[in-house]
Amino acid sequence: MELPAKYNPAETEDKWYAYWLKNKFFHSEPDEREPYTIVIPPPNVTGILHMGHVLNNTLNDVLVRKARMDGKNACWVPGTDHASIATESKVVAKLKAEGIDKESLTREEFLKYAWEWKEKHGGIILNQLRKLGASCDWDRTKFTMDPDLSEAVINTFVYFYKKGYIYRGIRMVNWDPVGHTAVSDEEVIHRDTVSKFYHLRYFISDGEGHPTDKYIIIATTRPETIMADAAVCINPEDERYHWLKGKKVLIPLINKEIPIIEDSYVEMGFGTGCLKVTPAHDVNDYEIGQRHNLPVIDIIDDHGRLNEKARILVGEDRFEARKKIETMLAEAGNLEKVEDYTSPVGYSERTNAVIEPRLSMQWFLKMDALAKDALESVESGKVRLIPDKYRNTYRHWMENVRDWCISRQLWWGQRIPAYYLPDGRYVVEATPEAALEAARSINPDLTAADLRQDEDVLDTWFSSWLWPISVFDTHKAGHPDAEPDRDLAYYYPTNDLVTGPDILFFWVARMIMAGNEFMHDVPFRNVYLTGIVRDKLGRKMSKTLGNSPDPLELIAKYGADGVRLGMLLCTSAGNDILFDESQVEQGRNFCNKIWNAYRLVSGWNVDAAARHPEAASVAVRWFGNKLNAVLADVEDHYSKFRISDALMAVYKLFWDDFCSWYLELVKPAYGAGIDASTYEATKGFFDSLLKMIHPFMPFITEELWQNMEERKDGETIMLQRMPVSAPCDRAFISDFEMACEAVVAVRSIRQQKGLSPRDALSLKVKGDFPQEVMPVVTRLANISSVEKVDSFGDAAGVSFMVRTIEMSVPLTGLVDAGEELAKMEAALDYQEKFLASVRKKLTNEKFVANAPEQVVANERKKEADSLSKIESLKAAIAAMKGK
RNA sequence: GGGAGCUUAGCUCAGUUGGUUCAGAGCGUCUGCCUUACAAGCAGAGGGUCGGGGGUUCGACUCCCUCAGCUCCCACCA
Repeated sequence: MELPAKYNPAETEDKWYAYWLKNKFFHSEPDEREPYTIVIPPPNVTGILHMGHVLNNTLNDVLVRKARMDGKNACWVPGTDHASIATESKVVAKLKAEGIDKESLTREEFLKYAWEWKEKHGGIILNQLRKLGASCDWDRTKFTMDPDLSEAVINTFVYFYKKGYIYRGIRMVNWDPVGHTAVSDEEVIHRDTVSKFYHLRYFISDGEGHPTDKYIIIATTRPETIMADAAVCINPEDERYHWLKGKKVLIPLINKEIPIIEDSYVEMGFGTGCLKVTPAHDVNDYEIGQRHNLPVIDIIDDHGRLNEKARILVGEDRFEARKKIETMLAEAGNLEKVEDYTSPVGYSERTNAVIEPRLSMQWFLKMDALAKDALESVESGKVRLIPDKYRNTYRHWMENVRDWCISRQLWWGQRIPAYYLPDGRYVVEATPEAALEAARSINPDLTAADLRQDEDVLDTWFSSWLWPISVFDTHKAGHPDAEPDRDLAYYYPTNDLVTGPDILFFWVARMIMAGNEFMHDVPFRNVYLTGIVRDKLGRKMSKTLGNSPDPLELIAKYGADGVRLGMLLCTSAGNDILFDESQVEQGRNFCNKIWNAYRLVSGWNVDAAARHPEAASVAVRWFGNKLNAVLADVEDHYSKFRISDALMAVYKLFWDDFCSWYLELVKPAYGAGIDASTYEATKGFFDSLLKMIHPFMPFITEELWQNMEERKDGETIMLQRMPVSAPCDRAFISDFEMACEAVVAVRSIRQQKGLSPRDALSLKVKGDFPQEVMPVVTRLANISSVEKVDSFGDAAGVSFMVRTIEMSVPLTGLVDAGEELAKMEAALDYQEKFLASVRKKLTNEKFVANAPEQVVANERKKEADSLSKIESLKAAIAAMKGK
C-alpha cells in the first residue's frame, strides 16, 4: 500500500487509542504475574492540562508501558483530587459572577452547586490525558471524594483521634482572608515585599491615661494593628530604655494605656529597639503575650477587615485601614517618619492573599512519631528518592516538622466527624449514629437533634495521603489490622511514583506516613522527582506571562508522539525543564523519520533470485550486534531512571545507526529487488526498533507495527515483549565503526575537492584493514577499487589515517602537493608531541609503579600506535619531498 | 539567618569507583547537496585552557580548600 510522504498523527492517534480502549489493553486484574503499579498524582478535579501534567504523565506512561512490555502486570490507576481550597474558590467565584453570595447559601445548597460544577468540569483533564496517549486503567478511575474514599478519610480521622494523635486547640494559624480558611505552614509562600516602616510615637502615660510630653518611638510595618497592642516590649539589657521600666504608654488615636514589658526576644539593634506587642496578629507577639500574660485583642475578622474591637476604622479592609491610619497618625502628631522597607511577607499559595496570622480553634495531627518512621523509610532506602539530593531536604523537613493543621474552614471536602454536645464537649465517630451512641454514654438523654457536627472540612492532603491505599481498598485506611482485599494485597506497595519536588512534603512524605501506619509498609519503592517546567528563558510557566503553551494545541500541531518526545528530550530527574517548542518540532521530525524509513522498507520487493550482497551481509551482522549493545544500554538507563538518556540511545540507534548506516548499506538499487534474507532481517530489526520506541511514542509505533503484517483484532505492539539484550561481538562493532570512519574520511575529501558522490574513486590501503568490513567502505564511499600497498609511491593523492591504518585516495590533478605536505607535517608534529607526553608518563617510575596494569598497558599501546603513525607519516613526507 | 545544589561548546545538558585518543551528546551554526524513503531531509565541517585561584596525586572535569556568580528549600526579626 502507498503511504503518504509525511506522517499524519491526528487520524492515527484517535484510531489506536479507541482500539486500545476497546480491547481493554490498559486494564489490569490481579493474576500470577509480577505486578507493576503506579498511581497517578491526582490532578485537581477541575483542572485543565498544562505542561507540568504533560511531563509527569508522559514519564508515567513511559514507565508503565515499558513494564507492560517487560511482561509485568502493569496497572496505572488514574483519578482526580477534590482540591478543597482551589475548587471551592472557583465555585465561589462562579457563583459570585452569577450574583450569588456564598454567605447567602446553606452548606447543602452550596455543596449542590459545587457538585454540579464538578460534574460539569470534573474529569476534563482525564480526557485530555487520553489525547497524550496515557495508558491508564480507566476502569479504576477514582476521585478523592468518592463516597467510599471519603469514608476512608473519615475512618482515618477517627483512628488517629482515638490513638490520641489528633487534638483540637487554639493556635496561631495562617489565615487566608480571601479563601476564608486557615492554611498549613506549607501552603504559605514567603516573598520579599516592599512596604513601609512606620515610626510611631507612643506617649508616656501620666498614670491616669493622659499623655505626658515624653514619648518613645516604635517602628512597625503594620500600623493598623496598634489598636490590638497589649504592651510595648524592650530588651531588659537595653540601657537606652531603662527609664521606661514600670511605666505605661498610650496607644495613639485610642489613648489606651498599655504596659512596658521586658523580653529578650527584642533585638536591640533592630528598628528602634522598642517592639509593640500585638498577640492576636503576630506569631511572635503571641508567644511573648503568653509569657507575660497579656490579653489577646483580635481586631481583624475573617475577611481581613477591622472589627468593632478596633474602635476606629471599623469595617475597613486591613490595607485600606493602613493607608487611612497613616494620615490619622500624622494629623495626631504620632507619626515620626515613614521609610521604605522590604521584608518577607507570607502569601497564600492558593489565593495569593497576604496571610493574616490569626488565632483560632483548629484540629491538629501530631507528627513526631509519624515523621520519625517516614524519615526512617527514606534513610533506610526502602523508599528511594531520585535524584537522591532530595534525601537531605527530606530529612531536614522530617526532623523539623510541626503538627499538621488539618482543619479548613471550607465546605468542599470531608467534613470533620466531631460532634458537639450542647455543653460544648464533643465526640468523634465515623457516623452520626455512632456519635449519638457515644454521646449518650456521656448523657443518656441526648437525641440526634442535640448533636452538632463540626463545620470544618479536612485538608485535601488528609485525603490524598491515603491515595495509594484507598484506590485499591477503601476499608484498610483507618484499620491497620484489617486484612487487605485482593487488589490491595496484589498491587501494594506500588513501584514508582512520579511527581514534582514541590509536593515532596505535602504529599509524598505524608503518603509514606499513611503507608507505614496502615499497611506497615511504604507506599512505593521509587519516587522520581521531576523538575518544574519552565520556558526557555527559565521562567515559570504562568497564565499572566502567557508563556505556557496549551498542550492540546501542541498535540494538534505536532502529534502526541511529537509532544511526548519534545518533553522527554529535555528531562533529567530533579532538574528544571526548559521547554521550547523547537523540541516538539524535533519530536515531530523523528516521527517523520520513522515514517519514511518504514516507507522505504515497506516498498521493497523480494527478488527470490537476488543474491545476498556482501555489504548487506556485513550490515545485518553489524546491526544485530549493535542492537544488542544498545538494548543493554537502554536497560541500564531505565534502571537508573535516566529516561531521556534511554530515549536518546534509542533515537540515535534508529536515526544514525539504522537509517544512516544500515539502510544505506542494504538498500537495493532503484527498481531492483531485495534478497529474501536481507529483507527478513531488516523487518526483524524494524520490529525490534518499533518495540524499543513504543514506550516513548506509542501511536506511530502501533500504526507501523500494525501495518507491517496482517494483524488480528486484539493484537497490539503494546503487549509484545520488549527485545532482550543478548551478548554482542564488540570487536566486530569496532571494526565496523572503523569502516565508517574511512567512509566519513572519503566523503570529507569529496566535499573538500568538490567531487560528486557519483564519481567512483579508488583507494589505497597501507596496513591491515579488516577485510570483512571493506564492503562497507566500497559501497558507501563509492570506491571502485581497493589496492593494498606497502607504499603510496609517488602518485598524487590525498591520504588520511583511520586509527593506525593509512589510506589514500589517488586524485591526479586535484591535489595541491604543498598543501598535502603541510597537512602531513602538522600531523607529524602533533604525533610527536603526543608521543612525548605518553613517554613522559611511561618514564615516570611512580606512574609505572602506581597506576593499574590496565592503564599502563594502554599507555604502551598508545606509544606503539603513535610510533607506527610517525613512521608512516615520515615515509610519506619523504616520498613526497623526494618527488 | 540556616541548609542544599549548580557553574563543561552559541543554547540545554551528560560525564557513574580519579586513569582507554576523554573533553562528549542533542539542538543551533557554517559549507555543499531537491542523490526516487525522508529538505520535517542528506553529506561534511567548525566550536570548550570543564567559573577563578590554590592543594592532594604518578595522574584531576572528577577529591579537598578558597573566592566569585546563579538557583532552590527552610526560617517570625517587628
